[in-house]
Amino acid sequence: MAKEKKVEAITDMEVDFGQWFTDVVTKAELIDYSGVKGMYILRPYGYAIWENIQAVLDKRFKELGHENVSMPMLIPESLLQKEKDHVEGFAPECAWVTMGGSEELTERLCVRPTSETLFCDHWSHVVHSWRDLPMKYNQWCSVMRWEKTTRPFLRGREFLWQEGHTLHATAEEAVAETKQMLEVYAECCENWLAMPVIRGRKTEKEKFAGAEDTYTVECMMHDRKALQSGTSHYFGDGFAKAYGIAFSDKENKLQTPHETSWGLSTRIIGGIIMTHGDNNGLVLPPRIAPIQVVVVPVAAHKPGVMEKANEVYELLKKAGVRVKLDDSDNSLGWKCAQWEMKGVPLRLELGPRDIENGQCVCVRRDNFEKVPTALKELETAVPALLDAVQQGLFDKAKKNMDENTHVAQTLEEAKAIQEEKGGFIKTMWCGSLECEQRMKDEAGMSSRCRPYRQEHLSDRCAVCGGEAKEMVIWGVAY
RNA sequence: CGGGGUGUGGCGAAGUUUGGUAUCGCGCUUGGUUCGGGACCAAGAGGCCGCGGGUUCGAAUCCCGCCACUCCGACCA
Repeated sequence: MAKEKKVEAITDMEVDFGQWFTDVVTKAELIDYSGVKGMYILRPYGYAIWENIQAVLDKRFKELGHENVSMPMLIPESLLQKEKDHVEGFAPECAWVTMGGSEELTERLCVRPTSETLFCDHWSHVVHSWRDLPMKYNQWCSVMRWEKTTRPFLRGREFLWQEGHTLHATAEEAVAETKQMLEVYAECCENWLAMPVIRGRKTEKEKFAGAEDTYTVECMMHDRKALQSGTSHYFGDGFAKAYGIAFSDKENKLQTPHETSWGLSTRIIGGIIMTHGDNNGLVLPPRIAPIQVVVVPVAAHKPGVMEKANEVYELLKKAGVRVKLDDSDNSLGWKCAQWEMKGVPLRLELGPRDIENGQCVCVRRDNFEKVPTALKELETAVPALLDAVQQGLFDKAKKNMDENTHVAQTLEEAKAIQEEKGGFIKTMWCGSLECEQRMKDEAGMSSRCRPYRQEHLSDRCAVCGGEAKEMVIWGVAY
């Protein structure tokens, strides 16, 4: 057929991965551009994905004893500057408010790039006794970082996230919190977003400004690049000291508490797209898909079809499935392409022939398998199919990550693998910044993490040949 | 921040070299026929030509400045 495609075509990811991504986010109606560079409009369908992720995390945070709060959006410059490493890390990308109405402010105000300083300042006022600890706070908000290169979801100047901040009496407790929250992110990625992760710690070079230790979950995208999908920091007592937070312990001795923070942003939606998407568009994991099932009536004008479609819709809705009935007058082909583009995990086709046979045809978005299903069994069959799609997506992503993770014994080998295949490269490392920098300069890869799951590949650092301390995973990152 | 590309109804483009008041396809609206993988007929609506200056009788078109998007690189808690 020489006819133009009616649902807007997207670029194949093999042709141009970046363009494919941009096509998907705009044409699946997740994002629209605004008038300001790097600031994006999250459209209803995109925001609904975020709301579903929020629901999962918010519930988990609260189960673990965290409380939601709301901090101001603006930070006085003097407050930001109290912790030296932190301000050095963030100052270059802060946006500043200098005017109030038509008058210049006496002190300029930073639009929060993150809120450690605000939480610390607040705690310095309200924490006095060991009885006040731990403080386990979280806030859902947006933050601003004046990035030079921007991309929808992956790097915006303003983005939505949650930032958890906690304060503990002891270092042990704070470290445990840091690790626990990383695990919450890992489980969210794996169980809800069908994204396999590598859990680990950042190197000294890659850790958060002002942190003593940064933990991360790293995912592999379809183009074999890495995406840091969630991060959790242990601050020690550095911030607490800088901001004058202290408490009296049980022996009435003045102590400095220990702090953590952890965050996950809408960037994860970019991760979902680049992990599961294909050349037909978006593919959403059923557990967070705003629409899990779309009912598409076939030959809807024929007697009984719409009635049956409505029945099925109501049935599934009652069964707790997020279902949509496409009662538009678009052609069947258009509808199929459209819902595939929008990544709906399961399409349920229902036509006169089906009704005659007491069945419908379920089509899986992950592998396009057509599954004839008896209408009587829908209530149980649909949730089972959704689970199968969820598992199918996870397995496919896991396979991609495993097949594209390689071992290198030398820098030359690492460089060759990176150039030929890309992906994650595991090597031994001596722990020096020099070797890490050389890997970056010569092989173009940054350290993604020092995984929890260590393997002993050899006794020698792949870069300098010196004594190896641990295994590092390297990769090209977003 | 450096290099390349782009900006014209909702989307995609033609028109810019040679200045004369905007064209096409899709989408949209209405009516009708269709409908098991991207339908068809007919009649309509819709445009500050990215923004701001300048040149000119006249600017989408020429000149200056700016902005945004996009790709590559640098940077990126």
